Amino acid sequence: MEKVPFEIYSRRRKILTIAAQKTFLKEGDAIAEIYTLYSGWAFQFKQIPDGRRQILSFLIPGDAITLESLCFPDLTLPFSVKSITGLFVCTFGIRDMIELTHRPGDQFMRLSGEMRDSVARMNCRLVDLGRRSALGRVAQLLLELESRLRARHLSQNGTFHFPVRQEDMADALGLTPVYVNRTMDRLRQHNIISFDRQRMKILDIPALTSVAEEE
Amino acid sequence: MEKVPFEIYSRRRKILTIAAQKTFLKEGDAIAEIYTLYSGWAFQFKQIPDGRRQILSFLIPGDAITLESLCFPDLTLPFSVKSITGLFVCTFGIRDMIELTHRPGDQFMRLSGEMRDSVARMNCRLVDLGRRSALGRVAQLLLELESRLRARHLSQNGTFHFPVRQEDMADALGLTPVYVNRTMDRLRQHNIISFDRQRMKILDIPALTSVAEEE
DNA sequence: CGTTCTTTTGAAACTAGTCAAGGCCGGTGG
DNA sequence: CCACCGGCCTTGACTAGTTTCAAAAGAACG
Repeated sequence: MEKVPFEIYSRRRKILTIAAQKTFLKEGDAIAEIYTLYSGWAFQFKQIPDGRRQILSFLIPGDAITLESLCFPDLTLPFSVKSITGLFVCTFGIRDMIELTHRPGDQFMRLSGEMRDSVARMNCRLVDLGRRSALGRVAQLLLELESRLRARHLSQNGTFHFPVRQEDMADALGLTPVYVNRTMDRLRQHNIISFDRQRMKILDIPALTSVAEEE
Repeated sequence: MEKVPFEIYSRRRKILTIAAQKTFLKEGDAIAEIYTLYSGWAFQFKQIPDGRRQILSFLIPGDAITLESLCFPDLTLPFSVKSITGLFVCTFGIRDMIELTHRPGDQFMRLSGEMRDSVARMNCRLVDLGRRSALGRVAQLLLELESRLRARHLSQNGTFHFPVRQEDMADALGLTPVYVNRTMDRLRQHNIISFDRQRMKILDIPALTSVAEEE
């Protein structure tokens, strides 16, 4: 778990417990507080009236859930958020947070760094969805998650807890669950990854990387 | 053309003239100045080593070209920028701009509003690429552009100058040029749009909207 | 006016989607 | 302890949307 500086820690408001598979923030909700993911997995998504949905980003422990809203004060959330596993979520008052982060200093730099990464990841995802095949998209997603998890010491040489269902991957990658399955199977056949239940293991990172780049 | 407040106007550094079809900013470039599009069309894009490319966003007169870099001070640009038509581009010193926009006030609100819109559009584009058919994507793009142009008085009841090539649309929508052509043709057959050269006309906005939402 | 770039059209090939059924596991209750 | 149930993963056969390749027809440019 990431070290939380005292300055922020002292302003923490409360910790929420959220059950698995709950949409606990809905697009259009007024946001009075900033949410941060303390433990568990979740995702941001948008729903199209007819039922289709697109996952915008997966959230792992240590991620800010409503990061962008912080920087661009808005009254309403531009996406919904759903838990995958059970969660612990911390909330902070939005005023405190803005004051703290909109003046130069460590917090400002840390936050703007995270914003930058988040926007950069969005750009990459646009490239994935627009210009990569199913194989490439799956590979990119696995690599992105592995690298983010590793940065938080939640992946030990390519092995990590992975509670994301194939249906969720499909909604993130713009594919159908069935095809995600076939694609993952293809990677497994080639001994590039292995997985069972919620245990994901990347066996051959270089191979996965070259699949990710070339497909 | 949008009215430029004196406060910003007085700090303008210089105006650049850029020829059509020039990649005048490259991913990885160090950015010492803020670029704003004064006239003409351009787009932000990312290039994959093997030649494929993905357009992230089209830029129309009045748009900030390097908006996100302003808010997340970074040394390098995360995408390239290419002109479609000839351009006039204004540049400002990045220091001036940050000072001006990072303290509360009109400029701050205006800028964070634009940032918010830009991120919101990125989210929508992810939904488009992930979950919509070719027809839906084309419709969404045309509607988005018409609405942005209208906000700047560059569209008169659905008619506007449209210098974007079908190949560019393809790279923005994650399709092939050939299929963009067929798709646009389909919209034309149904008398929803008409276009000739660089003149685009949306004949039936409600119809286009329903195509955009349902496909 | 020839050259080049963009749009348009046709036919064949392929990637990914759809529909449907079976298998595996974890949980629950008898 | 075992049978049943519900989720999720897996597999198969078929379909559809999109790509690819190729070539022709229109505009734009010098």
